[in-house]
Amino acid sequence: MLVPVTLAHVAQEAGVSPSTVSRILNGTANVTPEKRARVEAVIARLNFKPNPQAQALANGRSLTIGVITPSLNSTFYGEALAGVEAVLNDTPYHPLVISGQWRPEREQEALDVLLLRRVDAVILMGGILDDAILERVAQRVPLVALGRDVRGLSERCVVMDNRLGMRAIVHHLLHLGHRDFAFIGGAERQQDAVERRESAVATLHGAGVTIPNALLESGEYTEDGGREAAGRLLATGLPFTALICANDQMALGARLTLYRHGLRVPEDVSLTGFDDVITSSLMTPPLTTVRQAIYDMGEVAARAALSLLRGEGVSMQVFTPELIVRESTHPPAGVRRAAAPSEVRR
Amino acid sequence: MLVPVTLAHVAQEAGVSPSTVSRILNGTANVTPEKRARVEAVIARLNFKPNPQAQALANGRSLTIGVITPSLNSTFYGEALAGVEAVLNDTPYHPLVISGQWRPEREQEALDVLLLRRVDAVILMGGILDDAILERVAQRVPLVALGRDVRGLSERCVVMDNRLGMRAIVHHLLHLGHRDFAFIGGAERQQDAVERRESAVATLHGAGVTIPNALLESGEYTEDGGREAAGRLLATGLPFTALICANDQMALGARLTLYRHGLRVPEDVSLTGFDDVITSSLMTPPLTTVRQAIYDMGEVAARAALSLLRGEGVSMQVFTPELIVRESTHPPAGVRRAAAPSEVRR
DNA sequence: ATGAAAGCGCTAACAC
DNA sequence: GTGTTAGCGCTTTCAT
Repeated sequence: MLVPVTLAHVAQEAGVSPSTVSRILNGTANVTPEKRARVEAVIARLNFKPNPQAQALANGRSLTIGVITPSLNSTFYGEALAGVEAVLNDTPYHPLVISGQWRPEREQEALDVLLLRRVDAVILMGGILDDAILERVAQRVPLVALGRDVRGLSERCVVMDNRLGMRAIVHHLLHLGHRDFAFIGGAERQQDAVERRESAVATLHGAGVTIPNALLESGEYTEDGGREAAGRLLATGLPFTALICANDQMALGARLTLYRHGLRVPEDVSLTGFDDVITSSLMTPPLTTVRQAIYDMGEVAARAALSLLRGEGVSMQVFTPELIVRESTHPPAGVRRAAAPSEVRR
Repeated sequence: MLVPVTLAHVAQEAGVSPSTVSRILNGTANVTPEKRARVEAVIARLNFKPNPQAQALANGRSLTIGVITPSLNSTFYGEALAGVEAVLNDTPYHPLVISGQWRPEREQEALDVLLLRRVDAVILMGGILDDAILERVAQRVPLVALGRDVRGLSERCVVMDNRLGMRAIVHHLLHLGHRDFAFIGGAERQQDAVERRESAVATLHGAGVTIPNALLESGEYTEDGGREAAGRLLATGLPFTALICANDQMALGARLTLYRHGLRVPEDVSLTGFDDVITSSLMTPPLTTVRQAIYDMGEVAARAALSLLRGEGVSMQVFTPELIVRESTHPPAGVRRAAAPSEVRR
């Protein structure tokens, strides 16, 4: 394998023309069984593998699927990536992953690189690039989005119902008897952050509860974002017995701030997250949250990309969130807990 | 950009031959300033970008660096990946990431794919592939390893001094007054797991302390691994005031088990980790651990790969671990804490 | 200094 | 069915 064996070698060795070998490789045409056997024997003996770059140049497909993830070191998107990889593993395709860092320029660059490298399809996770741009890209290359709904491309989007999930959380807390809420949302340039906040506020409103503006905080979808936002909430001096965070990472950060202020979870404050990343079940106490089947969403996105590639259609996938009740939520002090309907405990 | 513009277009438009354009692109030879200017203008106007696949086919370099990571959804290796990506960002190279899942066959496959795709260099993170295999691969393509020391390839390995780090942890605990230890190590097929365990045992031994065999547990380097191992430790009924874990993820899992058993950290049990992943500073209580500058290691690995690519040499990089004392460690009950020398608190 | 021409390894349209 | 012949888009001798 020091001098890589080429298709031409195989052809010569088997006494056939290069095209025949190519045909056998691609199943492009019928070949006499005996010739096929002969060629396949040589391929096996020489351990020949076609050069993907040459194939790409010749037939325009690179066997590569571009993936844009907001961040390579994110538990959440890491799971999705793993799902994508698992699906592509059974195919000749490989993912080419680039991170966008939640910055439009970086995302644009990532997209440019992927197109330049002639990826056969693109999977976009999250991100904040304009819908209009994406729509344009989608005309050049099969595109599927994960975790965001692109206007005009809805049937290519793998999303979860954020509103439904947040509603479940809020109902759970209301059921426990909470009336004094605080909320930490994500940066509102991201669609899901908006949806989660709106849903929380609306659901509470429906129950006759209003969150004071000062207790409606937001920040980056990160541990630090949550930590800092929680600090600002406590600084207001306003009372609350339940703190709703727009994702688990923020909840993790907020939990540290509560700890620093000597507030116990759940005795003093009930805390909730969103996503159910792996660490959430390991927090002390384990976090009540809403599960996004993010690994599965990655798988679905990859399958959708493959379908588009084959020219088949795909249909929108909306994942239903699942409320996961753990120990970070309790009735507020002085309230006896009433069993909530249809909740899952793990 | 619908019909991609090629080098030939540029040549024609500028009234020169393709070779001239190529030369300008690669700085391969001298070209009259005026011609160069003319061509560059056309390149800019047409927004021409050379097709990487064609370049790869023609000159044998793919501008791609293969990265094998044990897992795409790992906080630890995710950080390293981010470091690699950050460095490559300023170069024409791009990472092609494949995960090995801690399984030799998968790693081997990943390696095969990368070589087939003609990556210009390979960065191997962790992994359990035989040193012999890697040595062979290293003859075909520039290879650098991260987080493991490959026999015969030491100068291409970016590692941290595991023994030193573990020694710091143990000394810290000894200093606090602990005498009754338990230990949870990683799977010993991994080098660093062996080093960390040996160092812990040896350092304790040096202080006249022995861990009973039953309190010397091990498991996968994961949250679940730590959770389960801690369960087995507690099941022995043997007393211990300090629990040393071979990495942060295990410590996180162990922490949950302690919580479940009603044991407080650090009042009842002091707990330590290794790596200082992001979540460790957010645990309740924040975890005492040893910092691996894993992001930096990723950067260094990427730079080393680039150096090898240019035919320059590289030299071994050993990172020095840094003890990070947080709130998960305390003197054991009844012992007054003595200030430990040279420790960092954050 | 620059153009012509021959590949890089493969695929595909075209003959036979 | 199968071989011949052009490319795919770029690089790189080899001339001039």
